[in-house]
Amino acid sequence: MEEFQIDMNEFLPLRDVVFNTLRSAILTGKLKPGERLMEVHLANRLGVSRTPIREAIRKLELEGLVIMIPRRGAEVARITEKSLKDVLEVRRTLDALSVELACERIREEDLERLQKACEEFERAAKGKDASVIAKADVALHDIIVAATGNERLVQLVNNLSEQMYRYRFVYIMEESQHDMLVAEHREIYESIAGRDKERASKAAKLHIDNQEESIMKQIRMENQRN
Amino acid sequence: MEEFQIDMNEFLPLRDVVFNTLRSAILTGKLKPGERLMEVHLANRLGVSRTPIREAIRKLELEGLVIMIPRRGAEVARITEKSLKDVLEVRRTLDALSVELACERIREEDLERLQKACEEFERAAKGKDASVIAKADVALHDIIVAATGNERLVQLVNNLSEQMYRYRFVYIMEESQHDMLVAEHREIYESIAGRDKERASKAAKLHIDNQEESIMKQIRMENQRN
DNA sequence: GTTTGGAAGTTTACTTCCAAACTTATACCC
DNA sequence: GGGTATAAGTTTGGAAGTAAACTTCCAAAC
Repeated sequence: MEEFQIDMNEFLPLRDVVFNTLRSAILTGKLKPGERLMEVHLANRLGVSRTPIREAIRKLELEGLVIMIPRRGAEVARITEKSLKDVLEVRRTLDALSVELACERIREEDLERLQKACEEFERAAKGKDASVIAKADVALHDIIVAATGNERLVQLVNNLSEQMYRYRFVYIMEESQHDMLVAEHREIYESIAGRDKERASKAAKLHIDNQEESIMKQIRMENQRN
Repeated sequence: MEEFQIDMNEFLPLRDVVFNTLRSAILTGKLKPGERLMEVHLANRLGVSRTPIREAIRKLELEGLVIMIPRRGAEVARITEKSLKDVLEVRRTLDALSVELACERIREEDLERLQKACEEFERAAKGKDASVIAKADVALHDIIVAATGNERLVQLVNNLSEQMYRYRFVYIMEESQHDMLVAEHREIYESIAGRDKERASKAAKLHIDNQEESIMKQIRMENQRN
Protein backbone atom coordinates (compact mmCIF):
# COMPACT_ATOMS: atom_id res chain seq x y z
CA MET A 1 0.00 0.00 0.00
CA GLU A 2 1.42 3.35 -1.03
CA GLU A 3 0.92 6.59 0.80
CA PHE A 4 -2.36 8.35 0.76
CA GLN A 5 -3.15 11.32 2.87
CA ILE A 6 -6.35 12.96 3.96
CA ASP A 7 -7.15 16.35 2.53
CA MET A 8 -8.03 18.44 5.53
CA ASN A 9 -8.77 21.58 3.57
CA GLU A 10 -12.18 20.32 2.54
CA PHE A 11 -14.90 21.59 4.76
CA LEU A 12 -16.98 18.45 4.90
CA PRO A 13 -18.00 15.93 7.56
CA LEU A 14 -15.08 13.63 8.25
CA ARG A 15 -17.00 10.65 6.90
CA ASP A 16 -17.24 12.33 3.51
CA VAL A 17 -13.59 13.29 3.52
CA VAL A 18 -12.71 9.70 4.40
CA PHE A 19 -15.11 8.42 1.76
CA ASN A 20 -13.49 10.56 -0.95
CA THR A 21 -10.00 9.70 0.23
CA LEU A 22 -10.62 5.98 0.23
CA ARG A 23 -12.48 6.07 -3.05
CA SER A 24 -9.73 7.83 -4.90
CA ALA A 25 -7.15 5.57 -3.26
CA ILE A 26 -9.04 2.59 -4.65
CA LEU A 27 -9.60 4.11 -8.07
CA THR A 28 -5.99 5.11 -8.53
CA GLY A 29 -4.80 1.73 -7.38
CA LYS A 30 -3.13 2.85 -4.17
CA LEU A 31 -5.43 0.38 -2.48
CA LYS A 32 -5.28 -2.82 -4.45
CA PRO A 33 -8.08 -5.30 -5.17
CA GLY A 34 -8.37 -7.84 -2.39
CA GLU A 35 -6.62 -5.62 0.12
CA ARG A 36 -8.28 -5.55 3.50
CA LEU A 37 -9.58 -2.30 4.94
CA MET A 38 -9.08 -2.47 8.67
CA GLU A 39 -10.79 0.15 10.75
CA VAL A 40 -8.20 0.90 13.41
CA HIS A 41 -5.44 0.82 10.85
CA LEU A 42 -7.17 3.30 8.57
CA ALA A 43 -8.23 5.39 11.55
CA ASN A 44 -4.65 5.76 12.74
CA ARG A 45 -3.36 6.40 9.27
CA LEU A 46 -5.90 9.11 8.53
CA GLY A 47 -5.84 10.51 12.03
CA VAL A 48 -9.53 10.10 12.78
CA SER A 49 -11.56 7.75 14.92
CA ARG A 50 -13.18 4.58 13.66
CA THR A 51 -16.68 5.99 13.36
CA PRO A 52 -16.18 8.06 10.20
CA ILE A 53 -14.16 5.21 8.72
CA ARG A 54 -17.04 2.82 9.22
CA GLU A 55 -19.58 5.18 7.73
CA ALA A 56 -17.38 5.74 4.71
CA ILE A 57 -16.96 2.01 4.21
CA ARG A 58 -20.74 1.49 4.23
CA LYS A 59 -21.03 3.89 1.34
CA LEU A 60 -18.16 2.34 -0.57
CA GLU A 61 -19.89 -0.99 -0.11
CA LEU A 62 -23.04 0.27 -1.79
CA GLU A 63 -20.96 1.80 -4.59
CA GLY A 64 -19.50 -1.61 -5.24
CA LEU A 65 -15.91 -0.54 -4.62
CA VAL A 66 -15.50 -2.69 -1.54
CA ILE A 67 -17.15 -5.89 -0.50
CA MET A 68 -18.09 -6.76 3.05
CA ILE A 69 -17.41 -10.09 4.62
CA PRO A 70 -19.44 -10.39 7.83
CA ARG A 71 -17.37 -10.24 10.99
CA ARG A 72 -14.26 -10.00 8.90
CA GLY A 73 -14.57 -6.53 7.53
CA ALA A 74 -14.20 -4.88 4.17
CA GLU A 75 -11.83 -5.49 1.33
CA VAL A 76 -11.28 -3.72 -1.96
CA ALA A 77 -13.51 -5.35 -4.56
CA ARG A 78 -11.74 -7.54 -7.03
CA ILE A 79 -12.35 -6.75 -10.65
CA THR A 80 -13.04 -9.74 -12.80
CA GLU A 81 -13.35 -9.84 -16.54
CA LYS A 82 -17.01 -10.68 -16.12
CA SER A 83 -17.76 -7.78 -13.79
CA LEU A 84 -16.10 -5.32 -16.15
CA LYS A 85 -17.95 -6.76 -19.12
CA ASP A 86 -21.20 -6.29 -17.20
CA VAL A 87 -20.34 -2.69 -16.39
CA LEU A 88 -19.38 -1.92 -19.97
CA GLU A 89 -22.52 -3.51 -21.34
CA VAL A 90 -24.65 -1.18 -19.25
CA ARG A 91 -22.47 1.83 -19.87
CA ARG A 92 -22.63 1.29 -23.60
CA THR A 93 -26.38 1.66 -23.47
CA LEU A 94 -26.38 4.60 -21.09
CA ASP A 95 -23.75 6.45 -23.08
CA ALA A 96 -25.85 5.94 -26.18
CA LEU A 97 -28.87 7.28 -24.31
CA SER A 98 -26.81 10.24 -23.14
CA VAL A 99 -25.77 11.36 -26.59
CA GLU A 100 -29.29 10.83 -27.95
CA LEU A 101 -30.76 13.00 -25.22
CA ALA A 102 -27.97 15.51 -25.69
CA CYS A 103 -28.97 15.77 -29.35
CA GLU A 104 -32.44 16.80 -28.28
CA ARG A 105 -31.62 18.99 -25.34
CA ILE A 106 -28.16 20.52 -25.48
CA ARG A 107 -28.16 24.30 -25.51
CA GLU A 108 -26.11 26.25 -28.03
CA GLU A 109 -24.01 27.60 -25.23
CA ASP A 110 -23.04 24.10 -24.06
CA LEU A 111 -22.49 23.00 -27.61
CA GLU A 112 -19.78 25.62 -27.83
CA ARG A 113 -18.27 24.37 -24.62
CA LEU A 114 -18.34 20.88 -26.04
CA GLN A 115 -16.53 22.02 -29.14
CA LYS A 116 -13.89 23.70 -27.00
CA ALA A 117 -13.53 20.54 -24.92
CA CYS A 118 -13.06 18.57 -28.11
CA GLU A 119 -10.28 20.84 -29.25
CA GLU A 120 -8.78 20.74 -25.80
CA PHE A 121 -8.69 16.96 -25.94
CA GLU A 122 -7.05 17.11 -29.33
CA ARG A 123 -4.30 19.31 -27.91
CA ALA A 124 -3.89 17.06 -24.87
CA ALA A 125 -3.65 13.97 -27.05
CA LYS A 126 -0.67 15.47 -28.86
CA GLY A 127 1.17 15.67 -25.54
CA LYS A 128 2.43 12.74 -23.50
CA ASP A 129 0.92 13.44 -20.09
CA ALA A 130 -1.66 10.74 -19.53
CA SER A 131 -3.32 12.52 -16.62
CA VAL A 132 -3.86 15.63 -18.72
CA ILE A 133 -5.42 13.53 -21.46
CA ALA A 134 -7.57 11.72 -18.92
CA LYS A 135 -8.80 15.02 -17.49
CA ALA A 136 -9.68 16.35 -20.92
CA ASP A 137 -11.51 13.11 -21.67
CA VAL A 138 -13.55 13.34 -18.47
CA ALA A 139 -14.37 17.00 -19.06
CA LEU A 140 -15.68 16.23 -22.52
CA HIS A 141 -17.91 13.40 -21.39
CA ASP A 142 -19.15 15.38 -18.41
CA ILE A 143 -20.45 18.10 -20.70
CA ILE A 144 -22.40 15.58 -22.75
CA VAL A 145 -23.99 13.78 -19.83
CA ALA A 146 -24.82 17.04 -18.08
CA ALA A 147 -26.50 18.25 -21.26
CA THR A 148 -29.11 15.50 -20.91
CA GLY A 149 -30.48 17.34 -17.90
CA ASN A 150 -31.13 13.96 -16.30
CA GLU A 151 -29.58 13.97 -12.85
CA ARG A 152 -30.09 10.28 -12.26
CA LEU A 153 -28.38 9.48 -15.54
CA VAL A 154 -25.44 11.68 -14.56
CA GLN A 155 -25.12 9.85 -11.28
CA LEU A 156 -25.28 6.39 -12.82
CA VAL A 157 -22.87 7.08 -15.65
CA ASN A 158 -20.38 8.60 -13.24
CA ASN A 159 -20.62 5.58 -11.01
CA LEU A 160 -20.14 3.16 -13.89
CA SER A 161 -17.22 5.13 -15.28
CA GLU A 162 -15.66 4.98 -11.88
CA GLN A 163 -15.54 1.21 -11.99
CA MET A 164 -13.27 1.35 -15.02
CA TYR A 165 -11.19 4.20 -13.76
CA ARG A 166 -8.30 1.93 -12.93
CA TYR A 167 -8.09 0.83 -16.55
CA ARG A 168 -8.45 4.19 -18.16
CA PHE A 169 -4.74 4.62 -18.55
CA VAL A 170 -4.58 1.48 -20.62
CA TYR A 171 -6.20 2.98 -23.65
CA ILE A 172 -5.04 6.50 -22.95
CA MET A 173 -1.42 5.42 -22.84
CA GLU A 174 -1.46 3.64 -26.17
CA GLU A 175 -0.32 6.44 -28.42
CA SER A 176 -1.32 4.51 -31.49
CA GLN A 177 -4.89 4.92 -30.31
CA HIS A 178 -4.77 8.68 -29.91
CA ASP A 179 -5.77 9.51 -33.44
CA MET A 180 -8.69 7.14 -33.19
CA LEU A 181 -9.83 8.65 -29.89
CA VAL A 182 -9.67 12.13 -31.34
CA ALA A 183 -11.63 11.01 -34.39
CA GLU A 184 -14.26 9.27 -32.26
CA HIS A 185 -14.72 12.33 -30.09
CA ARG A 186 -15.05 14.54 -33.10
CA GLU A 187 -17.60 12.20 -34.62
CA ILE A 188 -19.62 12.34 -31.42
CA TYR A 189 -19.39 16.10 -31.24
CA GLU A 190 -20.42 16.57 -34.85
CA SER A 191 -23.40 14.26 -34.62
CA ILE A 192 -24.63 16.06 -31.50
CA ALA A 193 -24.06 19.42 -33.17
CA GLY A 194 -26.05 18.14 -36.14
CA ARG A 195 -28.72 16.81 -33.75
CA ASP A 196 -28.41 13.42 -35.43
CA LYS A 197 -29.45 10.92 -32.77
CA GLU A 198 -28.89 7.83 -34.86
CA ARG A 199 -25.36 8.78 -35.79
CA ALA A 200 -24.51 9.96 -32.27
CA SER A 201 -25.73 6.73 -30.75
CA LYS A 202 -23.65 4.63 -33.13
CA ALA A 203 -20.58 6.74 -32.45
CA ALA A 204 -20.98 6.49 -28.69
CA LYS A 205 -21.36 2.73 -28.82
CA LEU A 206 -18.35 2.33 -31.07
CA HIS A 207 -16.37 4.49 -28.66
CA ILE A 208 -17.17 2.13 -25.81
CA ASP A 209 -16.57 -0.97 -27.90
CA ASN A 210 -13.07 0.20 -28.76
CA GLN A 211 -12.32 0.94 -25.14
CA GLU A 212 -13.63 -2.47 -24.15
CA GLU A 213 -11.23 -4.11 -26.54
CA SER A 214 -8.20 -2.31 -25.09
CA ILE A 215 -9.23 -2.95 -21.53
CA MET A 216 -10.01 -6.62 -22.04
CA LYS A 217 -6.66 -7.15 -23.71
CA GLN A 218 -5.01 -5.57 -20.69
CA ILE A 219 -6.97 -7.63 -18.18
CA ARG A 220 -6.16 -10.88 -19.89
CA MET A 221 -2.48 -9.96 -19.75
CA GLU A 222 -2.74 -9.18 -16.04
CA ASN A 223 -4.54 -12.43 -15.36
CA GLN A 224 -1.90 -14.41 -17.21
CA ARG A 225 0.76 -12.98 -14.96
CA ASN A 226 -1.09 -14.12 -11.83
CA MET B 1 -45.70 7.95 10.83
CA GLU B 2 -47.36 4.56 11.14
CA GLU B 3 -46.00 1.58 12.97
CA PHE B 4 -43.10 -0.35 11.64
CA GLN B 5 -41.28 -3.01 13.47
CA ILE B 6 -37.89 -4.56 13.15
CA ASP B 7 -37.74 -8.14 11.95
CA MET B 8 -35.51 -9.88 14.45
CA ASN B 9 -35.67 -13.26 12.79
CA GLU B 10 -33.23 -12.27 10.11
CA PHE B 11 -29.72 -13.36 10.84
CA LEU B 12 -27.99 -10.25 9.62
CA PRO B 13 -25.90 -7.47 11.13
CA LEU B 14 -28.16 -4.98 12.86
CA ARG B 15 -27.21 -2.25 10.40
CA ASP B 16 -28.54 -4.36 7.54
CA VAL B 17 -31.72 -5.16 9.40
CA VAL B 18 -32.19 -1.45 10.10
CA PHE B 19 -31.35 -0.64 6.49
CA ASN B 20 -33.97 -3.06 5.19
CA THR B 21 -36.52 -1.92 7.75
CA LEU B 22 -36.10 1.76 6.93
CA ARG B 23 -35.99 1.15 3.22
CA SER B 24 -39.24 -0.74 3.13
CA ALA B 25 -40.80 1.80 5.48
CA ILE B 26 -39.92 4.49 2.96
CA LEU B 27 -40.99 2.50 -0.07
CA THR B 28 -44.35 1.56 1.36
CA GLY B 29 -44.95 5.12 2.47
CA LYS B 30 -44.88 4.50 6.21
CA LEU B 31 -42.15 7.08 6.26
CA LYS B 32 -43.32 9.99 4.19
CA PRO B 33 -41.29 12.25 1.89
CA GLY B 34 -39.82 15.16 3.81
CA GLU B 35 -40.11 13.38 7.13
CA ARG B 36 -37.03 13.76 9.31
CA LEU B 37 -35.10 10.71 10.38
CA MET B 38 -33.77 11.41 13.84
CA GLU B 39 -31.20 9.01 15.10
CA VAL B 40 -32.15 8.71 18.77
CA HIS B 41 -35.78 8.53 17.89
CA LEU B 42 -35.28 5.69 15.44
CA ALA B 43 -32.85 4.01 17.80
CA ASN B 44 -35.40 3.92 20.60
CA ARG B 45 -38.16 2.83 18.31
CA LEU B 46 -36.16 -0.04 16.83
CA GLY B 47 -34.49 -0.91 20.11
CA VAL B 48 -30.90 -0.48 18.98
CA SER B 49 -28.21 2.11 19.51
CA ARG B 50 -27.48 4.99 17.16
CA THR B 51 -24.54 3.44 15.33
CA PRO B 52 -26.42 0.87 13.23
CA ILE B 53 -29.01 3.54 12.50
CA ARG B 54 -26.34 5.90 11.27
CA GLU B 55 -24.70 3.29 9.08
CA ALA B 56 -28.05 2.38 7.58
CA ILE B 57 -28.80 6.02 6.84
CA ARG B 58 -25.46 6.42 5.04
CA LYS B 59 -26.46 3.63 2.70
CA LEU B 60 -29.96 4.99 2.17
CA GLU B 61 -28.33 8.28 1.30
CA LEU B 62 -26.30 6.68 -1.46
CA GLU B 63 -29.40 4.88 -2.71
CA GLY B 64 -31.13 8.22 -3.06
CA LEU B 65 -33.93 7.36 -0.67
CA VAL B 66 -32.92 9.94 1.92
CA ILE B 67 -31.09 13.20 1.61
CA MET B 68 -28.62 14.49 4.15
CA ILE B 69 -28.54 18.04 5.38
CA PRO B 70 -25.24 18.64 7.19
CA ARG B 71 -25.59 19.08 10.93
CA ARG B 72 -29.31 18.68 10.61
CA GLY B 73 -29.61 15.03 9.72
CA ALA B 74 -31.45 12.97 7.18
CA GLU B 75 -34.91 13.25 5.75
CA VAL B 76 -36.87 11.05 3.39
CA ALA B 77 -36.19 12.21 -0.15
CA ARG B 78 -39.02 14.09 -1.76
CA ILE B 79 -40.16 12.72 -5.08
CA THR B 80 -40.67 15.36 -7.68
CA GLU B 81 -42.16 14.92 -11.09
CA LYS B 82 -38.75 15.67 -12.54
CA SER B 83 -36.92 13.09 -10.47
CA LEU B 84 -39.41 10.39 -11.44
CA LYS B 85 -39.19 11.36 -15.08
CA ASP B 86 -35.42 11.04 -14.84
CA VAL B 87 -35.70 7.60 -13.28
CA LEU B 88 -38.18 6.41 -15.87
CA GLU B 89 -36.09 7.72 -18.73
CA VAL B 90 -33.16 5.61 -17.61
CA ARG B 91 -35.28 2.61 -16.76
CA ARG B 92 -36.88 2.67 -20.16
CA THR B 93 -33.50 2.20 -21.76
CA LEU B 94 -32.30 -0.42 -19.30
CA ASP B 95 -35.50 -2.43 -19.61
CA ALA B 96 -35.07 -2.37 -23.36
CA LEU B 97 -31.50 -3.56 -22.95
CA SER B 98 -32.69 -6.28 -20.60
CA VAL B 99 -35.16 -7.80 -23.01
CA GLU B 100 -32.69 -7.55 -25.88
CA LEU B 101 -30.06 -9.40 -23.91
CA ALA B 102 -32.68 -11.86 -22.73
CA CYS B 103 -33.47 -12.60 -26.37
CA GLU B 104 -29.87 -13.60 -26.90
CA ARG B 105 -29.16 -15.37 -23.67
CA ILE B 106 -32.23 -16.80 -22.03
CA ARG B 107 -32.14 -20.58 -21.60
CA GLU B 108 -35.07 -22.75 -22.62
CA GLU B 109 -35.60 -23.67 -19.01
CA ASP B 110 -36.02 -20.03 -17.96
CA LEU B 111 -38.18 -19.37 -20.97
CA GLU B 112 -40.61 -21.91 -19.58
CA ARG B 113 -40.50 -20.22 -16.20
CA LEU B 114 -41.19 -16.93 -17.94
CA GLN B 115 -44.21 -18.41 -19.68
CA LYS B 116 -45.52 -19.71 -16.37
CA ALA B 117 -44.96 -16.32 -14.76
CA CYS B 118 -46.91 -14.75 -17.59
CA GLU B 119 -49.84 -17.06 -17.04
CA GLU B 120 -49.58 -16.48 -13.32
CA PHE B 121 -49.83 -12.75 -13.86
CA GLU B 122 -52.84 -13.26 -16.08
CA ARG B 123 -54.58 -15.19 -13.30
CA ALA B 124 -53.61 -12.57 -10.71
CA ALA B 125 -54.90 -9.76 -12.91
CA LYS B 126 -58.34 -11.38 -12.92
CA GLY B 127 -58.44 -11.11 -9.14
CA LYS B 128 -58.68 -7.91 -7.11
CA ASP B 129 -55.77 -8.25 -4.72
CA ALA B 130 -53.29 -5.57 -5.76
CA SER B 131 -50.42 -7.00 -3.74
CA VAL B 132 -50.82 -10.38 -5.47
CA ILE B 133 -50.75 -8.68 -8.85
CA ALA B 134 -47.73 -6.63 -7.84
CA LYS B 135 -45.88 -9.76 -6.74
CA ALA B 136 -46.65 -11.53 -9.99
CA ASP B 137 -45.47 -8.48 -11.88
CA VAL B 138 -42.17 -8.36 -9.99
CA ALA B 139 -41.61 -12.10 -10.44
CA LEU B 140 -42.07 -11.80 -14.16
CA HIS B 141 -39.68 -8.93 -14.56
CA ASP B 142 -37.13 -10.56 -12.28
CA ILE B 143 -36.95 -13.58 -14.56
CA ILE B 144 -36.24 -11.40 -17.55
CA VAL B 145 -33.55 -9.29 -15.95
CA ALA B 146 -31.90 -12.33 -14.39
CA ALA B 147 -31.84 -13.98 -17.81
CA THR B 148 -29.45 -11.29 -19.04
CA GLY B 149 -26.78 -12.79 -16.80
CA ASN B 150 -25.57 -9.25 -16.11
CA GLU B 151 -25.36 -8.76 -12.37
CA ARG B 152 -24.75 -5.05 -12.55
CA LEU B 153 -27.80 -4.62 -14.73
CA VAL B 154 -29.87 -6.59 -12.23
CA GLN B 155 -28.71 -4.34 -9.43
CA LEU B 156 -29.38 -1.11 -11.31
CA VAL B 157 -32.81 -2.09 -12.58
CA ASN B 158 -33.84 -3.20 -9.11
CA ASN B 159 -32.68 0.08 -7.64
CA LEU B 160 -34.53 2.12 -10.24
CA SER B 161 -37.70 0.07 -9.84
CA GLU B 162 -37.49 0.73 -6.15
CA GLN B 163 -37.77 4.46 -6.69
CA MET B 164 -41.18 4.00 -8.26
CA TYR B 165 -42.35 1.41 -5.79
CA ARG B 166 -44.64 3.89 -4.07
CA TYR B 167 -46.50 4.47 -7.29
CA ARG B 168 -46.80 0.92 -8.46
CA PHE B 169 -50.27 0.54 -7.06
CA VAL B 170 -51.46 3.41 -9.17
CA TYR B 171 -51.37 1.51 -12.41
CA ILE B 172 -52.00 -1.86 -10.84
CA MET B 173 -55.19 -0.67 -9.20
CA GLU B 174 -56.74 0.66 -12.36
CA GLU B 175 -58.69 -2.35 -13.49
CA SER B 176 -59.29 -0.85 -16.87
CA GLN B 177 -55.56 -1.22 -17.44
CA HIS B 178 -55.39 -4.90 -16.57
CA ASP B 179 -56.10 -6.17 -20.04
CA MET B 180 -53.48 -3.87 -21.44
CA LEU B 181 -50.90 -5.01 -18.89
CA VAL B 182 -51.60 -8.64 -19.67
CA ALA B 183 -51.32 -7.97 -23.39
CA GLU B 184 -48.06 -6.07 -22.93
CA HIS B 185 -46.56 -8.85 -20.87
CA ARG B 186 -47.59 -11.43 -23.40
CA GLU B 187 -46.10 -9.37 -26.20
CA ILE B 188 -42.83 -9.17 -24.30
CA TYR B 189 -42.84 -12.87 -23.58
CA GLU B 190 -43.58 -13.80 -27.17
CA SER B 191 -40.89 -11.58 -28.62
CA ILE B 192 -38.32 -13.01 -26.23
CA ALA B 193 -39.47 -16.54 -27.03
CA GLY B 194 -39.12 -15.69 -30.71
CA ARG B 195 -35.70 -14.15 -30.00
CA ASP B 196 -36.86 -11.00 -31.74
CA LYS B 197 -34.77 -8.21 -30.18
CA GLU B 198 -36.33 -5.40 -32.15
CA ARG B 199 -39.85 -6.34 -31.22
CA ALA B 200 -38.97 -7.05 -27.59
CA SER B 201 -37.28 -3.70 -27.21
CA LYS B 202 -40.28 -1.86 -28.60
CA ALA B 203 -42.64 -3.77 -26.32
CA ALA B 204 -40.55 -3.06 -23.23
CA LYS B 205 -40.38 0.63 -23.99
CA LEU B 206 -44.11 0.83 -24.60
CA HIS B 207 -44.68 -0.95 -21.31
CA ILE B 208 -42.72 1.73 -19.47
CA ASP B 209 -44.31 4.57 -21.41
CA ASN B 210 -47.76 3.41 -20.40
CA GLN B 211 -46.74 3.15 -16.77
CA GLU B 212 -45.23 6.61 -16.94
CA GLU B 213 -48.50 8.02 -18.11
CA SER B 214 -50.45 6.51 -15.22
CA ILE B 215 -47.91 7.56 -12.65
CA MET B 216 -47.57 11.10 -13.91
CA LYS B 217 -51.31 11.54 -13.89
CA GLN B 218 -51.33 10.42 -10.28
CA ILE B 219 -48.47 12.70 -9.24
CA ARG B 220 -50.10 15.75 -10.77
CA MET B 221 -53.25 14.96 -8.82
CA GLU B 222 -51.26 14.64 -5.60
CA ASN B 223 -49.47 17.91 -6.23
CA GLN B 224 -52.73 19.72 -6.84
CA ARG B 225 -53.97 18.67 -3.45
CA ASN B 226 -50.87 20.09 -1.71
C1' DG C 1 0.77 -37.04 8.36
C1' DT C 2 -3.51 -35.27 9.05
C1' DT C 3 -7.00 -33.69 11.84
C1' DT C 4 -9.22 -31.95 16.00
C1' DG C 5 -9.25 -29.03 20.25
C1' DG C 6 -8.47 -25.07 22.34
C1' DA C 7 -6.06 -20.87 23.80
C1' DA C 8 -4.31 -16.33 22.42
C1' DG C 9 -4.70 -12.54 19.64
C1' DT C 10 -7.25 -9.63 16.15
C1' DT C 11 -11.00 -7.31 14.41
C1' DT C 12 -15.57 -6.16 13.96
C1' DA C 13 -20.28 -4.85 15.87
C1' DC C 14 -22.49 -2.28 18.87
C1' DT C 15 -22.97 0.76 22.88
C1' DT C 16 -21.99 4.74 25.35
C1' DC C 17 -20.22 9.22 26.03
C1' DC C 18 -18.92 14.05 25.04
C1' DA C 19 -18.59 18.20 22.52
C1' DA C 20 -19.92 21.24 18.85
C1' DA C 21 -23.58 23.12 16.15
C1' DC C 22 -28.06 24.15 15.16
C1' DT C 23 -33.15 25.39 16.87
C1' DT C 24 -36.21 27.33 19.55
C1' DA C 25 -37.75 30.22 23.00
C1' DT C 26 -37.50 34.01 25.96
C1' DA C 27 -36.14 38.35 27.45
C1' DC C 28 -34.54 42.74 26.58
C1' DC C 29 -33.97 46.93 23.97
C1' DC C 30 -35.38 50.25 20.62
C1' DG D 1 -44.80 45.84 18.21
C1' DG D 2 -40.74 44.26 16.06
C1' DG D 3 -36.21 42.88 16.13
C1' DT D 4 -31.95 41.37 18.16
C1' DA D 5 -29.43 38.81 21.54
C1' DT D 6 -28.78 35.36 24.52
C1' DA D 7 -29.75 31.16 26.85
C1' DA D 8 -31.79 26.43 27.02
C1' DG D 9 -32.70 22.37 24.68
C1' DT D 10 -32.11 19.15 20.73
C1' DT D 11 -29.53 16.72 17.56
C1' DT D 12 -25.67 15.53 15.02
C1' DG D 13 -20.56 14.44 14.64
C1' DG D 14 -16.87 12.12 16.36
C1' DA D 15 -14.23 9.29 19.94
C1' DA D 16 -13.60 5.64 23.03
C1' DG D 17 -14.84 1.38 25.29
C1' DT D 18 -16.74 -3.45 25.57
C1' DA D 19 -18.08 -7.87 24.13
C1' DA D 20 -18.61 -11.37 20.68
C1' DA D 21 -16.89 -13.62 16.66
C1' DC D 22 -13.38 -14.96 13.79
C1' DT D 23 -8.21 -16.22 12.88
C1' DT D 24 -4.24 -18.25 13.80
C1' DC D 25 -1.26 -21.17 15.84
C1' DC D 26 0.25 -24.90 18.49
C1' DA D 27 -0.24 -29.27 20.53
C1' DA D 28 -2.35 -33.64 21.23
C1' DA D 29 -4.85 -37.50 19.39
C1' DC D 30 -5.95 -40.52 15.79
